[in-house]
Amino acid sequence: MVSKPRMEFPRPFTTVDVVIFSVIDEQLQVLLVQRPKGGEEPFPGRWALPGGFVNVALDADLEACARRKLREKTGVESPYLEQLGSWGGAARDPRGWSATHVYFALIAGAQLTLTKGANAADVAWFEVDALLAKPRMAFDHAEILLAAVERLRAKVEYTSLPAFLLPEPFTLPQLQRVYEIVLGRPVDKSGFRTRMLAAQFLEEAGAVEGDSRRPAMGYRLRDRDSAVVFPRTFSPRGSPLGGR
Amino acid sequence: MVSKPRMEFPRPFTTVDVVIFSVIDEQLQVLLVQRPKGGEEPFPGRWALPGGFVNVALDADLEACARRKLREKTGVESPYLEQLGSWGGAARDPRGWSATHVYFALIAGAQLTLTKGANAADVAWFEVDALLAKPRMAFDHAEILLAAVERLRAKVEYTSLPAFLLPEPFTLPQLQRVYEIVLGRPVDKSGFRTRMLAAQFLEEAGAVEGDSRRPAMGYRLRDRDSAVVFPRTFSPRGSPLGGR
DNA sequence: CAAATAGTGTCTTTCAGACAATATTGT
DNA sequence: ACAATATTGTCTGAAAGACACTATTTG
Repeated sequence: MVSKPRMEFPRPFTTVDVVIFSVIDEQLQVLLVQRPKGGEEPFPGRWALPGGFVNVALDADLEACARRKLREKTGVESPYLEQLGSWGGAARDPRGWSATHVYFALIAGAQLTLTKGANAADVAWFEVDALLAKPRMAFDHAEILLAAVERLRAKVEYTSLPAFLLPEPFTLPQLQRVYEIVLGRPVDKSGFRTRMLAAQFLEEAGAVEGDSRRPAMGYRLRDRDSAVVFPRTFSPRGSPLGGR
Repeated sequence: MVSKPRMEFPRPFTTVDVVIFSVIDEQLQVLLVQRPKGGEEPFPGRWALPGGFVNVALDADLEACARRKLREKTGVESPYLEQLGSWGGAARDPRGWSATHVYFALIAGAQLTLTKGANAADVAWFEVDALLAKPRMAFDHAEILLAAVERLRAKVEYTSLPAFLLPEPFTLPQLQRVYEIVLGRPVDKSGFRTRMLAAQFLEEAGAVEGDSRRPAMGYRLRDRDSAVVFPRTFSPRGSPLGGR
């Protein structure tokens, strides 16, 4: 008779990784961490998504763990954070059967100056499309990054996600620019404004400020905790399916 | 010097659960398993999602594990299977820090007769809305079920998912009925047909058969591995947002 | 031939996309 | 005033929703 049922079978190890996106220099970028070169660590010197083992003592749940990783690497406290999915199997980590829970985060470009908060040298931003073209990442992180980018681009077609990539307050032209950067194509000005304002997720940040000649109305998110879903996708005349 | 880096910290345990949906008796139902009553098992006698620990020896990866659980409980080999997300934390299982990877599956109503394939008495179908109204499930499975139902209902608005809930070949009126059952509201016949046929995911299963007075064209899925995404949601005139 | 359901057609409204016009500010 | 960009307006076409109509089969 045992006090607990037999729990002595081998357990996979559990990690959490975070795909942290931001728009810097007019490009969609991802934060990566370089793996230690010496020691017995797998993929020495390779770049990887920030993440690591769940700490049973520190982390109340998976999301808390993701927030901890994010805080440690960027100093950012309250980003947009969404679960992306999980990847697990015998082959993805040479140390054994592992499963990782992946989150993706959107943070504002301005906040990156804080990046050097905790660590520093081994952290860097990478332009997403360049990374995807020549994937040399640790573990199965290239696959995970691809899934994250696809999810992001898909959701940008019909949600307000890009608003989380800008520091507040932001103007509608700035927001439009972010949409165009992430989507990789121009967006009609008039339709864009109609859509954003109709969706009711913005509130005027009173004053205006200048990013160009004429100042524009500043806006702020009504709710920083969740994105808004539009009734239809952005879709240039020709494209048959929106692609969600 | 150790051959491997220190991996001796406490690991959470890893499980996989599957939310198996089907339409039976004109209702959306979900398959649950009753937890053993004796022994030291948590939640004795409660109903739970089928699932359990990842078997490092048997399961190549998470999806394989999910398919194994599904096969063991239903005998179904190739359902529609999609990852739903993961839930993990210190509090969800009395035995300790645990993380579960959840999949959701759609199987055709006719296949359920095979249900008694492997196990039997401790497995049963439950009408989804009744379950959600009075959740008495083990672990955090009520929360997980809710998430699964929300995901399903949301995707039914703009994908061909309901086709996986019918045995082939099926007719368009039958398919429409499934949409109506899952969505909980009537759908216009004309628009429905236009949409389904325009989406190109069906192929005529030659002959016809009868479910009512007049026989109808039978259809089969062109691709049983993935669902099709429609450009817009079903949306009755009034509703402002589709809700994805 | 009547009942019942499969399948088609038509009208209206909505709304995204395209593009043009106007407004506002710094220099 | 001019340049540059913010902001608004108009037109058009595509497609969804509503609803009526036709077709086909069984009993």
